[in-house]
Amino acid sequence: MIDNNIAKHVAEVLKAVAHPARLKIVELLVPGEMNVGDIVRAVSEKQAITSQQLNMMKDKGVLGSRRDGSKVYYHIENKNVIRLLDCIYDHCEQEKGTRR
Amino acid sequence: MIDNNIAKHVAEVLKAVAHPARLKIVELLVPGEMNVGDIVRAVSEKQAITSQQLNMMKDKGVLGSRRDGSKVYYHIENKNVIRLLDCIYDHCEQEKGTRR
DNA sequence: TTGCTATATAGTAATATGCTGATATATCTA
DNA sequence: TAGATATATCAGCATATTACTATATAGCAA
Repeated sequence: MIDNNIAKHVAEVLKAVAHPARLKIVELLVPGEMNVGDIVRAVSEKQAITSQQLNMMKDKGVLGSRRDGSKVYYHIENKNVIRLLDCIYDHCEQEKGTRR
Repeated sequence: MIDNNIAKHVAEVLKAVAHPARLKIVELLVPGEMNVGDIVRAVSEKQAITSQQLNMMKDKGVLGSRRDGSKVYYHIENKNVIRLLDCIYDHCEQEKGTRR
């Protein structure tokens, strides 16, 4: 069976993206980096909460960031979450097609 | 951008498996169904909490169950979580290989 | 320096989650 | 039926998460 520490780590990563707004943020960053202000506008959330979520995902290793002048750009650091999202979105498509 | 309701649903599914013990349960069920008692023994958790987690994942559509006599067998209902796990475990393998 | 924009953080309240011990329910066997 | 086994559920507590407001910090430009 899966090692306990690995299970904990995997659960952390999953929890980091298991939130509607955070899924959207990750989706936004798939094509490339984006600064906080643009992200805030794109997801239509308050600045504070978006900043908190960005920091949270950075803590968990999902995102990374760099500052350029007064702006901070976030990007996907853990590229595997992209594949994760691919799996999930495929899943949604399938569900649509095979709706019970 | 991803639809809001889909985002909520995806987040729910992710949250359902984003827990060390629940990841183990799902892993156990990949080869096929298993009854509650065997699951409890395999994950070395208390009966009550395992039952709660099984029910929770069933609620979220991740698992399904059938009763056979006095035993209840759980199986993976949402097959896409298997692919999800594949992604994640591949990710862990890669991490091991490219440890910074 | 002042003021402006961009981002982060602190404090807090509401809600959700995780776990426990106890109990309830269902099924089987004698 | 009684007793044993299998599973589910309840009540309660501790902790975690979420989201909010307000405030703090960082960089830029005048």
